[in-house]
Amino acid sequence: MGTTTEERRSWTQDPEGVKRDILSVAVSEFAANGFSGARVDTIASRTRTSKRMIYYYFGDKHGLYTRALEAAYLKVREGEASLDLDHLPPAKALARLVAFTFEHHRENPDFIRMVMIENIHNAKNLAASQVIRDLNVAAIDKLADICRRGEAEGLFRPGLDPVALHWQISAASFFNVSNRPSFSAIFGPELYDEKAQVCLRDQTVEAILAIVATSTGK
Amino acid sequence: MGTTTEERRSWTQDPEGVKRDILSVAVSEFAANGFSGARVDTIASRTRTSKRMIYYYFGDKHGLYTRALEAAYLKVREGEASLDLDHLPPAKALARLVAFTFEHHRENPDFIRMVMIENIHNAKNLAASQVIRDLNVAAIDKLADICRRGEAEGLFRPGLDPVALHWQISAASFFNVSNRPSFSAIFGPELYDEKAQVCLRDQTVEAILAIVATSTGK
Amino acid sequence: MGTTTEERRSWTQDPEGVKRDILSVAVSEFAANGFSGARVDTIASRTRTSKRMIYYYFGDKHGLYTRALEAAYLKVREGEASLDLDHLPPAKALARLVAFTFEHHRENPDFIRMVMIENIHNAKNLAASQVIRDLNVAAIDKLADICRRGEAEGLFRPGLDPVALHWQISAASFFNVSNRPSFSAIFGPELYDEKAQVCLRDQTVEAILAIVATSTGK
Amino acid sequence: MGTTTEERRSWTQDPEGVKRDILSVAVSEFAANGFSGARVDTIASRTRTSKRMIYYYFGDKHGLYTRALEAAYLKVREGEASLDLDHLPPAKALARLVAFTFEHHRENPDFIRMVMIENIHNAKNLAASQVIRDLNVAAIDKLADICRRGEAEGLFRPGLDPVALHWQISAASFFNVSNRPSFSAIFGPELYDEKAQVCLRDQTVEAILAIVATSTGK
DNA sequence: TATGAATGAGGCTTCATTCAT
DNA sequence: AATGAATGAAGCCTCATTCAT
Repeated sequence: MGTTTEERRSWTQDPEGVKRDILSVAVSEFAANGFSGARVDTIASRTRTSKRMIYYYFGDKHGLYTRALEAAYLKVREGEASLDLDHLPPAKALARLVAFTFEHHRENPDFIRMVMIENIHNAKNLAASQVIRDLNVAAIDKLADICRRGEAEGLFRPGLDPVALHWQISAASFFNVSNRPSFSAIFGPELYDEKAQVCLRDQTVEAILAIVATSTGK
Repeated sequence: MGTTTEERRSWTQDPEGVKRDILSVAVSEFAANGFSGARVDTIASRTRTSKRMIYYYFGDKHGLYTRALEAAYLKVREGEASLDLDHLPPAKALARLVAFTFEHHRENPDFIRMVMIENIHNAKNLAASQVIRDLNVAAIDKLADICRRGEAEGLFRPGLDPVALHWQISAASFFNVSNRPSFSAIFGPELYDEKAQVCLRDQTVEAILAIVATSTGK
Repeated sequence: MGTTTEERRSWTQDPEGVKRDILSVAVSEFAANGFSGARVDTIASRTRTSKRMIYYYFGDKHGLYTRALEAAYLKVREGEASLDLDHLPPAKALARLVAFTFEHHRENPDFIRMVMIENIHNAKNLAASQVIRDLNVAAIDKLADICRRGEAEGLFRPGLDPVALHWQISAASFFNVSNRPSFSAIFGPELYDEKAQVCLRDQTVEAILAIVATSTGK
Repeated sequence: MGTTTEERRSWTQDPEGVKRDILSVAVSEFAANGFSGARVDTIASRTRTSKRMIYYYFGDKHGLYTRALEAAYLKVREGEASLDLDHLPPAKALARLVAFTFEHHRENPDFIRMVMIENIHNAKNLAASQVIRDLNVAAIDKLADICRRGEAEGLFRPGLDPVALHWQISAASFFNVSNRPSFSAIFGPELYDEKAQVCLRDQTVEAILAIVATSTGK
């Protein structure tokens, strides 16, 4: 169940494997239930080792949570790294970045939920993690580069704030996943059909492009 | 804190007052700590009655949570009711609706957090509450009316989906509040300065207007 | 539900009716759940008055229990009073008394259960109730009379102890009802079919008659 | 009290010993107070471990009760196993079985009380326990064998139902213990003097023998 | 490196009962 | 004679965590 055959092969005397196993279960449990809602017992039982090992490797529940949060970030940023935009013209690059982010978030709901949970806790642990901060700054760099190129070519309005743009892209992409349950509960599940999701994604791309466009286009 | 002078006057034999008092504390505690993180004891101690009364009126922790969720919705939708858009031309009305929603969400962080928490729990309780569903459908009606008027005047592109539009407006307004802690932790608190918030709001208004605009404007 | 139309007619200003109503519900609840298992709230809710009235009339849960126990005894002994054995010859009278007791117990399972519960509590309340002791002594008198007549006629062995005989009659009649659930659970419900019950009753009558018979019959 | 010297020796890291200790206290407490009347705290305090261990090993109060019920049955049936009747002629064997059962029940009042309590709860838990059903069926076998032998020798009337006979034996033996408090309360404690108990036992043996005897003896 | 047994602290909930009218 | 609101005490149970090996 969720463990690859490689993981299953053998594990005694494989500390790193044990740790990875625990972390992957932990991410899933914390993402599903929040920090207080998650149970150390449940995490342990879904693991191939015992509860004692969690304390052996991670100290306490909070230590496990912190490491699970980092693990979730690392995994998701790995996926982002594959995106190469340098060879595309600015508008195309931006459109692709937005579409990619939208899809990428959809594919990583556990990551989204970890961030939701962090926000419930006022991002206390996230703020404490240098690892995570570094990862995000890298994400902004990509966007800043596109802006610079677009401005240089006179296609984008001058003075764009990459962080504000990131905010706008994130808002749509994040909300789409984070609030799916409430939105579906209230308005029905149709908005999450594949077709409707493509519309929302295109709508979002369009909105972002409108923001960066020089006002003459208006 | 949050109790009106009328509520403070006297309370023995004032069931409704007691209930309101409990609910208002409950919203604040659940919003701050989530369902599992909130403590019935803590809620009780911040109340002018005892823990026993919580069970007397709400049955159990979950019953209290459900009612607190409804209370949060009711309060926030009351605020929305004050917005009158019928006398404005469609684009102006839409711009105002977006700006209002953006501000309104900022002013009701506890409500936002309750919805976040609900989403962590897959909106199970929200789905079960007819009260909440009704409130939201009403919110869509306002938007549908603006769309219809805009389309009739040839200012908006035909075939707009009010729910998709609501999604876009909510995404920005909700995310702005829900992810403030993580965003601030990573990029610094500047984006939440009053000035920067106005920029984000305007940017959002602009993006929404771009979406509804007839494609000739492109 | 279980309330006669007469009881339903009107009740304000009818203290005795209210008390009877409460007691009848109390017997049923205590019989079903034992003293600790019974809930004052449940009793109240099955009553046509409120919980407050229980305390008004019976002081506390224990007071109610005591009165319910007495009520159960009174009701069951009323039934017994109808039995007239004086005109029958001793053996016939005894046979009839046994058969009657057997049936009477079957028809009053709540009474049996009240006695079971009392025994769990070491008959503390029963011992304290003069009412109940008097009722039982009266029951013995009937039996003693039969014994005396049987002995006088040389049909019964001399020196019979009416209490020991009562014990034997009660054992079968009581056990038949009190242990029906466990017996059925283990050996199946067949022993409680009407036909099988008649056999058990006859078997019991026969056993009792054998006990009192003069040893010459052996 | 009730713990063997072996159990007393040492207990850390002795799960089976701990479980046995808890169960023995639990039987005594449940037998004394019924399910609702028993207190987990009280049980724990009479144990050499803590309340927490009860939940560790038995899950909850109900789980403990179920296991205590089984433990009571197992213990009592163990005692019965020692009875060897095969070498006795049928009537003697039956007489001995009855007398033995009578005494055995007297010596195991906690077991009797557990069964009483189960009957108050409609034998719900007893019905669910395969362990207990098996034990009882074994008890019937012994009786069936005696009947078969008695019938074969023409000493017992044909067509005897072992279950009905078991019912009759149980009735007297069980009632003698279960209703001792109420009987003593009403008729005084004399019937439970050793001498009177022997009389009752003999009376019961006689009654059972009379039931199985061929009617020619009448 | 690994583990089954054990646990203190604190969580949620229920109960019989009383208060004020 | 009657009642809805209110409550302290105590119940059962769960949680993260540590001990002994």
